[in-house]
Amino acid sequence: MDIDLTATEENYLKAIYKANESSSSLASTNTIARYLSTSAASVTDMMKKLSQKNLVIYQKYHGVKLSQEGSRLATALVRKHRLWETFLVEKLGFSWEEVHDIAEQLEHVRSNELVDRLDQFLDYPKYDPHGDPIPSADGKFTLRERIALSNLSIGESSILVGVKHHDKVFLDYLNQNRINIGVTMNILSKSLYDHSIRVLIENETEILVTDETAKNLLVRKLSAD
Amino acid sequence: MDIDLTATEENYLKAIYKANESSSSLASTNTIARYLSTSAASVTDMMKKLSQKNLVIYQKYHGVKLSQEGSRLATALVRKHRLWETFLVEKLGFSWEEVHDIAEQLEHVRSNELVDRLDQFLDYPKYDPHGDPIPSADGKFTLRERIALSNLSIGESSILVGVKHHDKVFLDYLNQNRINIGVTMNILSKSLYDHSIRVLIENETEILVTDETAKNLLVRKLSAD
DNA sequence: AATTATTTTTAGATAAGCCTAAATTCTTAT
DNA sequence: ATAAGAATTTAGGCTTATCTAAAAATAATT
Ligand SMILES: [Mn+2]
Ligand SMILES: [Mn+2]
Ligand SMILES: [Mn+2]
Ligand SMILES: [Mn+2]
Repeated sequence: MDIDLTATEENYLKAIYKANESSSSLASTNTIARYLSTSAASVTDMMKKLSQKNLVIYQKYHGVKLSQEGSRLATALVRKHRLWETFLVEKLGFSWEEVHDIAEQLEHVRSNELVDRLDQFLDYPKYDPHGDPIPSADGKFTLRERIALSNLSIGESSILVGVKHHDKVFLDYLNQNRINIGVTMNILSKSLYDHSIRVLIENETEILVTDETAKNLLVRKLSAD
Repeated sequence: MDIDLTATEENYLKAIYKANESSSSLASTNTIARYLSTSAASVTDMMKKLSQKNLVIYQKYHGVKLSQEGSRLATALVRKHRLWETFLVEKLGFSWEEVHDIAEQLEHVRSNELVDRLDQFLDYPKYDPHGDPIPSADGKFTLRERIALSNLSIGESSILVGVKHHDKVFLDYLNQNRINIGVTMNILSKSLYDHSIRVLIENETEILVTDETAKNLLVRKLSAD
């Protein structure tokens, strides 16, 4: 049932997965190259190979998308990545900005038994430390509504359920301001000039975030009561 | 301080480590090739490379041993392997015959922080599920006396503290007979004809083991009381 | 519609890790 | 001491995953 892919092939599948996820049109060679920090020529080579294996549907010069089988494998990889990130934070006490690089390695360890036992050990988590959904063993996501903090109006309350980017600089900034998944965020005011927002965190500390930052914070609105 | 080696280079270091451990003389090309299921020619290639990096001391046609730095890296690898095996058994509920292959992959994940946190999470175990000593962060082993069951006399009691081989067939055989690390083993009688031994396990079940099997079971003698 | 710019593919190389077969060196037996 | 045998190294190739530079195709501009 399961084909054995190299870690490199898996990384390409994941790159295409991410690209397909965030744009609906076919993933371009350059997009994939940028994501993997490799050359366009290398991407073309790999697309031929993955196409040969029926893991992607590749149209020369026009882009690529995952086949059903490719999608299944990419989802399994995302599952492993997010389970390992959860393990690193929940069990080993890592902070959310430290786990991505380690999970990038752990996700390529081959053993279905291992993934399933890890899932059980973590008590079948639905979301990873960054708030991203963890696919179940049969590839199903538990989705939840997430809107950008920038879309809230003054006076509205919300809970942080996700972040758009996972880079260390951004997450460190959030740490410094005691912002992490689960905190409540109340919109106090918005600047008409630069759209920056004054936010009350956990009904305690007040901070000022730029419009750009607010776009990268994904929240669930709380019904006023 | 830490050089970045490929998984392949690490595996060669470990092979040399094992060979050096079990023979005192230099490791031969063929021994390493057999251990890694590769060709002698490939071993020679790699010895040149590792020698260049000062990780091994290699004498053409005469054999190879680890340098001090090579030894340090090999020990770190053994540490990772055995910590992961312990994790798989203690935390994920794997059986001791299932963990080796997975640990072979996990041991190559690069992150010192990860290893140290794993060690802490497991509460600094001294021995892995096969009874082998786990080196500490500074490379020290906690050794303990281990003699083969075949060397005991009739009437002597002992506790199983290790096994000489880790292959699935052998471990499965032990499982079937409820033999695992920590069980008590009493010598009931020995055959003069084929040296097979009647053993009482956990003061409960009685089994007959061949001389060959008894040589592969490492025990600690219990002082009679 | 034609030209220019951008993107993508192809061509040709390189490095790691592996192989088989041939040459070399070491070991053992006569 | 020499020849036969075994072990090891070298030579030459192969595959995967890279790269740069050149060629081809598509997209954008005038
Ligand atoms: Mn991640
Ligand atoms: Mn994540
Ligand atoms: Mn092992
Ligand atoms: Mn072990």
